[in-house]
Amino acid sequence: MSDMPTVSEQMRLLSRGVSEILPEGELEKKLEKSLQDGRPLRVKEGFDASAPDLHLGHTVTLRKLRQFQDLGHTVIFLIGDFTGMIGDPTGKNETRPMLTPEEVQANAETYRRQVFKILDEEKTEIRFNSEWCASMSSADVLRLASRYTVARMIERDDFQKRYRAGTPISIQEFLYPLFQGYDSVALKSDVEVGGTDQKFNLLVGRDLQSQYGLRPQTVLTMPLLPGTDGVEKMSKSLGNAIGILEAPEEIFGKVMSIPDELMLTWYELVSDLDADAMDEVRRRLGDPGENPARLKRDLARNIIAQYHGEKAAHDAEAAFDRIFVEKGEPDEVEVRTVDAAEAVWIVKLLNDLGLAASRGEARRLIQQGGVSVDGEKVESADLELPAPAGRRYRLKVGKRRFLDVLFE
RNA sequence: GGGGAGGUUCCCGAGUGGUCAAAGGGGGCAGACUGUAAAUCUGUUGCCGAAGUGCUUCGGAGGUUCGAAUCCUCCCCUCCCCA
Repeated sequence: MSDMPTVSEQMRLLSRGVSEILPEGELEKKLEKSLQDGRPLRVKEGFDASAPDLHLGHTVTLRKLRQFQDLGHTVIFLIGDFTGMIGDPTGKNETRPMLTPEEVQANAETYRRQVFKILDEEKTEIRFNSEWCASMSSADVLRLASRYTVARMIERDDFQKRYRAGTPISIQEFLYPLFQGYDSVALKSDVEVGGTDQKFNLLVGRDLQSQYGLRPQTVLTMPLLPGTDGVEKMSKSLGNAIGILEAPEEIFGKVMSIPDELMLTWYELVSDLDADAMDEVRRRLGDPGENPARLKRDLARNIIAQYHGEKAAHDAEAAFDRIFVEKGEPDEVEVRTVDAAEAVWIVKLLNDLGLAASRGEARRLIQQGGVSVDGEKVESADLELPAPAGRRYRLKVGKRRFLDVLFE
């Protein structure tokens, strides 16, 4: 590991953007030791097997892991397939349903296909915690459970909130942090990275490691990325997430839809700008003569370029302009075929094509002026479209849902 | 085990016999505006070819009543206090 940068260089990079390093100063010592012994640190992060689509929220910690790798350390990408069967209560304020083994497997595969957009495959171990959890006996579980007290468990912020609010907390949820902590024992991790909402769980890992006679891991937490709503933490189930594999045009639009106040935070957490470029962004954000939309466009392009390339980023922006600024139409519109007939009733058609959840909704959309056929606004819900074989229409619902229907 | 409070539409939350498909807020959707799918404003938000003395929805199953989210019985679930 002679090519490893010096400890202070490493620290400078690693501490950038972090929320907390616990305990303070410990990471530096570990880096020193690692450099001396020529042994890379084992840096772990656990991932929820129940929501396997990587979104921008995940990239915040993943980029940090990537930095560790770039410095020569080893990353353990841990998939909580066993703990996924318990369901992490963190931030959920409710008990989650258990996943079936099949679901867990499928989800794990989905992860594999995505993480290496960010992580270096060479320096990554992918592990599943069922490796050690599934074979634990009841006695093992009891032993584990005896290591932690209820009082300490309900110190955890969200348990406390739920407890106060009178929402249920199941015993199995208490088990979750213990199992997750045990992962650190099994993996002998030196460092664990996670979002600030994971702080408690990460610290449990630390405690358990020392109870099992290991050197406790250093905990490094990253700020949580707010979702597109600007309020809640980004999460797929809240519908405020941007998946990294989503279509570039989707990403562009979703980024444009974040509240303006969120821009700086997003720039900091998910753009790949260096320190100088960030200073420039801050300056422009504070400049009253600067149109915020421009900065948001830059951000959107930056994000897309990271996962889909520069060209996709520019194309996505062009598509956005065509549809929203010029109120035009996209290049490509999905075509759906429908059985030809003498005529089709517009309301039924919208409903059948899934553009409206019910005929009532279709009527509403029409009444509100949200539906057009071949560029012409539909004025009446009684409209009957001639539908001979070969006839084709372009439907538009709302600002951005386009669909071509072809009768045959 | 004893006592108390509750379970309402996507979410929160009002509603204690008809005027309830159910207030209000949030969210969603649509429209206007905009160098943003920001902000703001307006509308809309169970289903049915819109129409009706229509159908389904207030934890579940029964019952009372001309009529039930509202009353009764049993069951399931949650929270609080006591043990």
